[in-house]
Amino acid sequence: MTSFQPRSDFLRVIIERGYLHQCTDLEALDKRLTSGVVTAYNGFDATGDSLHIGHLVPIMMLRWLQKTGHRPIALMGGGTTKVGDPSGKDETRKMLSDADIAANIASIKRPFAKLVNFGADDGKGGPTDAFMVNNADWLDELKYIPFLRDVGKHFTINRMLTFDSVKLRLEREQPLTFLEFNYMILQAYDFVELARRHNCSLQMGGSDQWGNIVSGVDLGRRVANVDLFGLTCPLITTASGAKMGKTVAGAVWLNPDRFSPYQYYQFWRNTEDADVGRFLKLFTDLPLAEIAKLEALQGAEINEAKKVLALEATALCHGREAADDAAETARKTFEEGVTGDALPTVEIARGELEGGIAAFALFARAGLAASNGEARRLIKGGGARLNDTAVSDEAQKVTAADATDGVIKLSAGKKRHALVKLV
RNA sequence: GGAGGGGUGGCCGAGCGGUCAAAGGCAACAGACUGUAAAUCUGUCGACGUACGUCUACGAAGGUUCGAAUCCUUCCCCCUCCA
Repeated sequence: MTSFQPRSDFLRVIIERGYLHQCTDLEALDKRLTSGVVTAYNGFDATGDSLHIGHLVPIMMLRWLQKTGHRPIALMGGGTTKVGDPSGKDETRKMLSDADIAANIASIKRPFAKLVNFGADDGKGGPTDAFMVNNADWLDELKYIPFLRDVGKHFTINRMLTFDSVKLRLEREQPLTFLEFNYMILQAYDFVELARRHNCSLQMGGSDQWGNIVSGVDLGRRVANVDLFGLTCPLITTASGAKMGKTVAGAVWLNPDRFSPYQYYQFWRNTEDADVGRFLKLFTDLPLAEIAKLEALQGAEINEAKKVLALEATALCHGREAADDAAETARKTFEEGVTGDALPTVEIARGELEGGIAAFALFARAGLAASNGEARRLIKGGGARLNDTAVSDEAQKVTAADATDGVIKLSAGKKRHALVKLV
């Protein structure tokens, strides 16, 4: 695959930027891409109300697809969500109602729409307008016996057992339910359905989806006599081998109400040195030549590259204005030691501060500690600061006199800051 | 349906009547060193109270006991083997 020289813009970009892991037929896909608009899709789970940065690579692939003149579809797994994924080992995940799923999809779409240009939902917009579809639209209607007869007959257990997802589970002697076993069939069917409805001919996804994607390609040839393509991206981990996207606050969400643009900016700003170049290629639109320059920076200078990464990645997801704002706040906070206004903020009534609030309680209120006890430990450990002065006594009273212009700055460690605003 | 083995803190995993808020590891947070990096070292890591302490927690509900994560009963769930 490395020796292959694509003629299509899409594949060239995908390969150069490190999104390509495997493809069912690179040369044929390349040909298809150079002979007209190709419709491609990526599936997303609709169990939550926000996607997180783990979904960002697939979204970026859809973005590039669109930028290079093709049409992206975001497939929301509303139908499969309703079945409930049985792999969680404790309680079976709660079943979501249609209303919940619809709300989730609407919420997910907001940041998504910043990255990919959506047209009308009915797919009747411009030729490369993206649109979202919900697989509940067809999975809900399926009738078991006809489905088995028309689709099920094309799957042999023999072959299904050879897929990694299945094989690994069996080898480890972990249970695999019949339901999970059917996921690949449903996903294969989704692909064929999209091919029929929207002339979709390419499915993309994470490398763990390879088996399911290939099944869809096969099924398309058998039941619809169409040539479909599959393409996967590698699982992105940090240079130290960790899965991406875990922080104090949990996952790095794409929705700003879950994870503010400033926090998002900070997440990227704190990227490990070794990841900067790779992430610039994957998570920004910057030209490769520019990235090469940034990547070449040595020592502390690499921080400049991280700032660019953070700014550009934030701009893609939250808009240029929010990104500039976040960058400015970060600059003030970390370089000038002044207070930036995009820091996380809590409001407290002036009257409440009259008698003073114990420092530990205030840290907990501001969200810098999960409990009073944690706040106390933070202070005891010397990690807490009030207006940039270390707090030595956990019970120290904080009053309105500590505010400058009605604002008190709290810090937990060097990187986490919050503002208390008097109202 | 029969026989056996399990369910412990965010995860993995020890404990098997008191000394258990529960070893050890991972993850996480803070400190030191740095560059808002990595690695390393140190500390912290259920809630509430300044603290001796109180409460909640070892699948669920009962019980035995001065005392239970540990014993008994019932129930739920998982695994292995047999039918």
